[in-house]
Amino acid sequence: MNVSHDKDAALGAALDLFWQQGYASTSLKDLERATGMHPGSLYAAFGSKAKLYCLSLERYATRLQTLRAELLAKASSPLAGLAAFITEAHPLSNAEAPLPVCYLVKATLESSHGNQMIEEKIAELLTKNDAVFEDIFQQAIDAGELPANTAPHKRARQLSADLAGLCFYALRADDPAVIKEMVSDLAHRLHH
Amino acid sequence: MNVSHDKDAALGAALDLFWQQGYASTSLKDLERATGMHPGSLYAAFGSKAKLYCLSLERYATRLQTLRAELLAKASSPLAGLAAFITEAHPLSNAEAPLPVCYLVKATLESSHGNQMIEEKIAELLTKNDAVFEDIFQQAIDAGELPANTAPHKRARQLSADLAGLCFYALRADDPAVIKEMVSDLAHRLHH
DNA sequence: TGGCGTATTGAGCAATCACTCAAGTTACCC
DNA sequence: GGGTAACTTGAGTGATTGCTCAATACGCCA
Repeated sequence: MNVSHDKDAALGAALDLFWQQGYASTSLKDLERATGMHPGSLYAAFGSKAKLYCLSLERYATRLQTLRAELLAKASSPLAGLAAFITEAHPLSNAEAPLPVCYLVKATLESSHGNQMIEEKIAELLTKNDAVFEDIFQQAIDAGELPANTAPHKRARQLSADLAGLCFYALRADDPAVIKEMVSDLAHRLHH
Repeated sequence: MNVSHDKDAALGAALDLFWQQGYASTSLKDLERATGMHPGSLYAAFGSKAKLYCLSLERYATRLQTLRAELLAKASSPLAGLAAFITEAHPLSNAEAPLPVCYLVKATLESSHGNQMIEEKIAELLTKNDAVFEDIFQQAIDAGELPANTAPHKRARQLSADLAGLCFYALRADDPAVIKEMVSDLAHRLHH
């Protein structure tokens, strides 16, 4: 009795598992259970555990970027779009997904995976993300939302760190209202 | 040829290893190499890998608290002491130790260790840390350094998140000057 | 020096790890 | 229905995991 598998759904399930448990403490047995695929199929489809992880990181980053682009297009200004992104970017996976970039933050801090491919992939995605932030801040300057002497690079860097801090706090806080308040504070801080 | 072991030095070596590699991807073979102890001795001294990890967390938190108390005692005011703590709390282990609470942040974000004892220990240490921050902010209010309507609890929470964000950024940034600047910015923000 | 209790040793345990591949099943075209 | 290419299967690979314990070495007092 064979089961035909949906590679995309399996990747989504893997993302959720890696998100919850981290890379090192997610075993192939776990992945088999979550994806419904047997080891052979998993390796035929994805190559290795590390490649599957990289794919999940990439898929997350892509979804994040898509959502960000949508919200920016809808928004009345660059900073308004960025604020919407920060406050509304929750449902990016099936798992509890507290905040944007949260998956990447966890991946970064899970420590030297001992795997160069993974570390390069994470660095690449984060760098790309910072560049997008910087671009948005530049647009805000051009639109007169921020003073002309604002350093967009520095602002992007700070936002990246602030989001990571929020992600950290969200993971340990019991009260979702607290997180909501912190997220809202951060969104307001965008306008200086 | 037996070797008599220094439990304290071994704990320090374990701390550095766990810090660099994380809990899940540090094996007992790694710990044997780093501490110079054989498995039997390790278990006689520490009980288990998880207990050793908890001990390392506790030791880190204790050192952090000691350093903080020293800097506060030397400082001219509560906020000045806090600023000194943020900018000078680097050399807390033999390993590269970019920032205060960094080890705890990494431990938190390494994801559900699947071990209740570890998660409770981390939560306990972070809660204790937040309480100390809150206490310092309260002292700053009492001393007139901050307006009377400041919410020390909220400020403590924000500082905790900010430090975590910095810790995250420090781990991916290549340029130490950038981190220094961000640390200095955070220290200045303390005064509102 | 002999004897005793504590500390140290490291081979080895069962379990699990990431991963492979020969055998079996299916889908599809003629 | 027969042939074939592609996919699925899961038992099994050797390596590694966290951990144990009988055997050995040691410090110390008589």
